[in-house]
Amino acid sequence: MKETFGEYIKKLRTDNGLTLTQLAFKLDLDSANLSKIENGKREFDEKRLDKLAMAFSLDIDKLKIEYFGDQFAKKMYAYNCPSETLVVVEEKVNYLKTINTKQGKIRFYNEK
Amino acid sequence: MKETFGEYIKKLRTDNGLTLTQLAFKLDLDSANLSKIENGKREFDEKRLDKLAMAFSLDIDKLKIEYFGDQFAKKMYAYNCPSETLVVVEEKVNYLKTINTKQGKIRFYNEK
DNA sequence: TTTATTTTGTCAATAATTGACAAGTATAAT
DNA sequence: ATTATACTTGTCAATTATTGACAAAATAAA
Repeated sequence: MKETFGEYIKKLRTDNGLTLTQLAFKLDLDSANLSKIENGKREFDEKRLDKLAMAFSLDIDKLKIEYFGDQFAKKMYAYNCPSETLVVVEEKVNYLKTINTKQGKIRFYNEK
Repeated sequence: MKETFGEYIKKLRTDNGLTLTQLAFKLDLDSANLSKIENGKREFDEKRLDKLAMAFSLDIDKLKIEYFGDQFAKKMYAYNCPSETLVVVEEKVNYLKTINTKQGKIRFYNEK
């Protein structure tokens, strides 16, 4: 059974014997806000994923899977999205890859 | 090959012979901003999904698939998420369902 | 109880999104 | 070429959302 991202962080933190204050410091965060994050009252900011990976020597890709997995799941749940959505996501990611690889130039979707 | 959500709307609109102004009116939107949406320069707001479904007699679930599929795909692409992310999403959606169904009471993840 | 830790509430500051309008380009018709 | 219609782009104030920070309350450990 997969936990939420907040629960994931909390487990990492306690397993490593850190207090909120200690981990918050490593993440450049207020401990009160980290508490909210762990309890799902606030979002973890993706710009801190690197610091989190550093703090626990985690593979950044594994972390992305947890983090974005959580984000998407919360939306899917909140809006009652059909599970076919995920199939379409895969197709669309491929589509984005192809339209942004024309002539070897990598371009972002929204870039001018 | 799956298109973006903007391209999807544009196709719907032109296939049905509507101008930007006409569709924008139905969606309670400025035509200039609808143009940006179709061209991926702005986001379509999820609160207008219902109106869009109405405008073209579409199944709301099919629309959600397109819309959220697009949202997630753009993020996955932008942040180079591993494709395993989608597997985790499915697990996490199930997790959210179970933790929010305790004692028959439906609760949102962030609800107090 | 005292101390450390965690949780919750609040709010100003910052950032992101939106609506609106003007000005521009493009195309087609006359 | 002129007019008309459709579409695109730029800008910006206003709204809305997110964040950082601090105080205070609750919980747990000593």
